[in-house]
Amino acid sequence: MILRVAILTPIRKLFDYLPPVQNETNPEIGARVLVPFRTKKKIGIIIAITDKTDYPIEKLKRAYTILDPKPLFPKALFKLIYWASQYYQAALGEVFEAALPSRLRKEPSLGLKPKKNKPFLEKKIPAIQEKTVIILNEAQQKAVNTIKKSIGKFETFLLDGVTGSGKTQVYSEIIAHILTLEQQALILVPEIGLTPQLLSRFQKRFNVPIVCLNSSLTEKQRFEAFENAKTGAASIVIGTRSAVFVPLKLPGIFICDEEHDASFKQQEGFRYHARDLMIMRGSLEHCPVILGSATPSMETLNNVHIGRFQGLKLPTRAGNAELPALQVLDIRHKKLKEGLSTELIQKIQEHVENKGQVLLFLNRRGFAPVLMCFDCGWVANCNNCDARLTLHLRSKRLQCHHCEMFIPLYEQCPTCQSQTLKPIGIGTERLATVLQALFPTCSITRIDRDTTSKKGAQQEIMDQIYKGETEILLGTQMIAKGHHFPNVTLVAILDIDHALFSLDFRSIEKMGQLITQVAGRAGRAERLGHVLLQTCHPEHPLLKTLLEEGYSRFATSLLAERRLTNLPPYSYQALIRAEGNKLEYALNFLNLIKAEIPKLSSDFKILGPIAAPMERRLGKHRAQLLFQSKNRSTLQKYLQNLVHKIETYSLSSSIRWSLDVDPIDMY
DNA sequence: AGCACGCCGACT
DNA sequence: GTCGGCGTGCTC
Repeated sequence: MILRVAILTPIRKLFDYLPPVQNETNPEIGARVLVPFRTKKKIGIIIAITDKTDYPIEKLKRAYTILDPKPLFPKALFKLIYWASQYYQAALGEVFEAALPSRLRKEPSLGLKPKKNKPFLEKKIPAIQEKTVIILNEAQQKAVNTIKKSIGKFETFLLDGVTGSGKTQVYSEIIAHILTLEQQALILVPEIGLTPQLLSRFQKRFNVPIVCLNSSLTEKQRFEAFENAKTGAASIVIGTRSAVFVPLKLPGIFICDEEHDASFKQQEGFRYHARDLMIMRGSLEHCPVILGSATPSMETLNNVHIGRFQGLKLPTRAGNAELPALQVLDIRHKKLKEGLSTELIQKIQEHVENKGQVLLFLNRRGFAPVLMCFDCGWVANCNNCDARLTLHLRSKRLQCHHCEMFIPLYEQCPTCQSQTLKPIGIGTERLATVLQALFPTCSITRIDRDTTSKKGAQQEIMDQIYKGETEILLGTQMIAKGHHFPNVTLVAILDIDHALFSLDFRSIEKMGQLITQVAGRAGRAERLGHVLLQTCHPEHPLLKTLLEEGYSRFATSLLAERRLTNLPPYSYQALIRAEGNKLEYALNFLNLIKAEIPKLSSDFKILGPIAAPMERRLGKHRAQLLFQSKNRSTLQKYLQNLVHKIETYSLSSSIRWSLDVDPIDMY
């Protein structure tokens, strides 16, 4: 008997082992096994049990122990993991690693092992108890009815509802139905900040066990959540990206909330898109999938247009709330006071006086993005990256936002010793200082990575806002994501112009989503909201469409542009990145690939290689090569061939490379 | 990805 | 004479 094992490592190979000697646990496909791997002990998953091997039999090593009596993942999920490794050209072991809670990725410590595996929660899906009844509007009811008809079979829905339209109520209604069938619901959310909100809404309505999987959990809690989902003890599972792999005993519905959000895409290591995997999972598990968003991605909108997904619209806000009016503040020829126009300052004053909350959006943290010497022109740069150092005044540091590097703030210019170091540009830290000076009696709250990094800090700040203790709040995109701020009556958006002219074709899509999402934070209760957007380009056609006709028309124009230029979603892309000690090495490697591997068809395009937009990062020189095809399977075949060639001919001496299928960031 | 092996520069 | 730099290649 020979065990074929996927080791939890990014090596794209399977390794064969002899079964353990003391056969107390029968090996099963899908169970973990502890094996000797070079000099270390490693955990792997049994992929096959055979009697032959391509490896010299006498050199086979013997596995130490079978760690699980039964497969860890249900069959459909096992299939999903396998599919993901094929689609993303990732090592199977690496995909398993992403799917397992950290406790199951490590060798079990011998002391703790012999605990009786008592159920963490009652091992039965509890009967639903609805504590409150919700009255739906017509559009919500229609959406619910349509989705209900698909229960028990695979179909993907786009729940396209304007901000504040009550998408959660639709989810809730569907989940109520799923619970009566004694099935489970899995909900993906973009980030941790949103789980408490959703959790409390579900807890208010349902008296069933709910588990949350987010990064603030301890190892043990994660493991317990995993087990409770797997045994069916938990009826509702809410989680971030990696929760797409949580095993479920009886899945009934899959929901991806804020499906356009880029945080569903893993950006390093095994680069997968949780939303896309969730759709595949729905198909494998024969369940409907709901994608919810007020600002759907171009990919999803296109899938609705071609009939692959069914679109459901919630065109109005729930309750009496009205959508806010968007207004442009043309700041050409205007004197700005630290980035704020006189009109904006006046508006803030008005809203504060009328006891409304004001929210300012500025997508740049720190005090200033540049520190420059006015005498000699010296600028603070990162030693490892082609990037400026951002000034953080409170911590008295210069910090690189692309690597971990930071240095203490200089007292004087390091080249000419002059005292004239000046911060250039405005980040959230500076904006907070400016606002405090302008409105000395107001309480001002800043929300960005720097003010929320401590555990529980984010929740604390949010509570403060809900209680109305804050009059002016400002922050980065963290404030754009799904939060409900009922007292906000004025939203101001600062400094988005750079997105209008970015080389990355996706940045305008992101800009539209961000503006719409931020604007949606205004006037969500009975008070009408106002949204002001400071720009130097009020005539930009796409910006105009967005502001005057809304996201949906904006998306239509953007899709038309993408179609003309053959960009996604009208083509499929993959990006290979290479990094080495010199740019030349990385470019050579990519040129070799380009020359070695035949193009498969005429619609297949290879663009590059070129230096990465940020050529140097973390001390390495980076280059990239882009593949684009109208046909997904053409691209797939090409990539398979490519990875195979790189691996077998070791084209990659002294080069680190990675492949990103369906990339969304081209950095 | 690790990690050992191996072949060339500055130290006791 | 050795310690250690990181380039190269293997892991059943």
